[in-house]
Amino acid sequence: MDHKREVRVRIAPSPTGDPHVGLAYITLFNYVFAKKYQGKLILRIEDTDRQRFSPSSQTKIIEALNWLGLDWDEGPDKGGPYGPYVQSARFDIYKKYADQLVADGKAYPCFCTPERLEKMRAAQKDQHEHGGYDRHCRGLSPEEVAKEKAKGSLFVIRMMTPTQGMVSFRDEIRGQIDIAATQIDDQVLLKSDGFPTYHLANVVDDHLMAITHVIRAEEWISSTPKHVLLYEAFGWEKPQFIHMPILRNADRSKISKRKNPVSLNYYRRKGVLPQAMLNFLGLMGWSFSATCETFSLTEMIEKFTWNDIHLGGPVFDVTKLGRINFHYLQKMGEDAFVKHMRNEVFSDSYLKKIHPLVIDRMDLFEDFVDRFSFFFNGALKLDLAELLPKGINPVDFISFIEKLCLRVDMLELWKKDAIETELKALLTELGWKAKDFYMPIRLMTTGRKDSPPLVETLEALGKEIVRFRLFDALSQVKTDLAIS
RNA sequence: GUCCCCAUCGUCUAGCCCGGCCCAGGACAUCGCCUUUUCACGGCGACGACGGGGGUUCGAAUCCCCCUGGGGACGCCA
Repeated sequence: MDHKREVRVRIAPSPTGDPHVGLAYITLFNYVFAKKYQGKLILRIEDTDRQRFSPSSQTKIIEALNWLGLDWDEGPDKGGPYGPYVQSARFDIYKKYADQLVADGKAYPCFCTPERLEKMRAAQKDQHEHGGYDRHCRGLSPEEVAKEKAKGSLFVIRMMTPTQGMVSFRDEIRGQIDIAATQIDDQVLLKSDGFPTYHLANVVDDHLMAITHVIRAEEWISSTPKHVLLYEAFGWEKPQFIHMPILRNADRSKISKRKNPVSLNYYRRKGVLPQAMLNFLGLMGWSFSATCETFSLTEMIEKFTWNDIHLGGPVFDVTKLGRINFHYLQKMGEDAFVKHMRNEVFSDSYLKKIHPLVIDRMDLFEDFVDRFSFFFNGALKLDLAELLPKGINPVDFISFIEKLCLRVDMLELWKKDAIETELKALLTELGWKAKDFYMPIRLMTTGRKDSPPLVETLEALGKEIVRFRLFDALSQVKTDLAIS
């Protein structure tokens, strides 16, 4: 590989939710590669989707990556010579480059409504065509464009892609990839709200930030030709592309929160050590040696080569993670152990959070561990027989848990009031008796009938663990029902 | 449906690029035995894979082709 230029790589998370293990995975390989060649790692926040944007997400992402000990050289929190590092703050830049493409005849305004596009896609599906925009607005005359604009019609800017030929690029670990131009449609570059799409923002920023290697997940392979076309339209030098395999669920589909806990905070809360997490992730698609599976970040950097990447999509099966964590636990030593227990497990902030919930429910401190262990546990043992309220039929009950899970997932702000509102809304929707509704939730999340007030307890437990326990309960109930 | 990527034990993988040392090595999980006043830890062992078919070759897990299987993409999401 050519490393004449300083290696500059980036991670580009979008702040749309909880920090994801997939992000940690891709960050790890970017980090290792950057360190290996004394390069720079850049953190860039891709917040161009205003619908899904979540204000707290950026902080959570930074905290999670800090926890893992993966540090970057430039980013929104650190600054750097190529800032700003948040795409919403670069709004005007994208507009400028989009306009330039339009002026050069390499992009054009499109006035198609979402409704028309939806119809078009439906028709394509019926006729089993390959899909993609039908270039309806590509041939619009300047007069027609002016007329539409005068009417105040909303429009997007689309890239003008070739209709024939081949677009090729080289993936550093997969070799040459050729995609027929007919497979590439006229991608939207600038949305009607003026924000860029990933494709535009990503290419523009990677170029302006002098990124040399784009290391991202496999799911991007089919959009890479669009990016290649953009680099060519601008006359810019392309970075090298490396597409890592994607992490999988047990059924081998792309890892998803429906089928796997994917929040890094969940694993942190569970008591996974950051070194163990990195070590485990390093084993996904890469191997240290034929016989040794535990290694430090430094050792990984020393031995790392792209040549050793195994392209089969690894199943994110945490069974082994436990064992690896055990290994790091053994090496911890007395002081580190005490420190970890104090700072992570029994942290001041967590104890303060649960203090009002437990203090009037214990006579002696000896009651604490016995009655409130669920504040520190992971999975709970559920008595399935007592879970189902009398008079509720099992099918409805399952559907209730599913709806509950969904609401928990969607809940961005994990605060008492928000949780309460959410629960009440679901209760109203179901029309159940309050007791039939709250007791199962209490049992599923705390494992006992006599917990402190439910909503406050849920808030203290945190979204990750509540979510996990509900999904766990759901699968247990489903299995139980399938058997009987 | 169209295109693209991928393919070794249940799971993570070594070996593949540069064919013979591989009737395929390690780890996790599972099971058994040993150690042990318990449980763990530890030690030893068992189970367990080259998806199928064609080539090329003296010889293929390794190279080529086809099939099959899995995955991804086809959004004014990233």
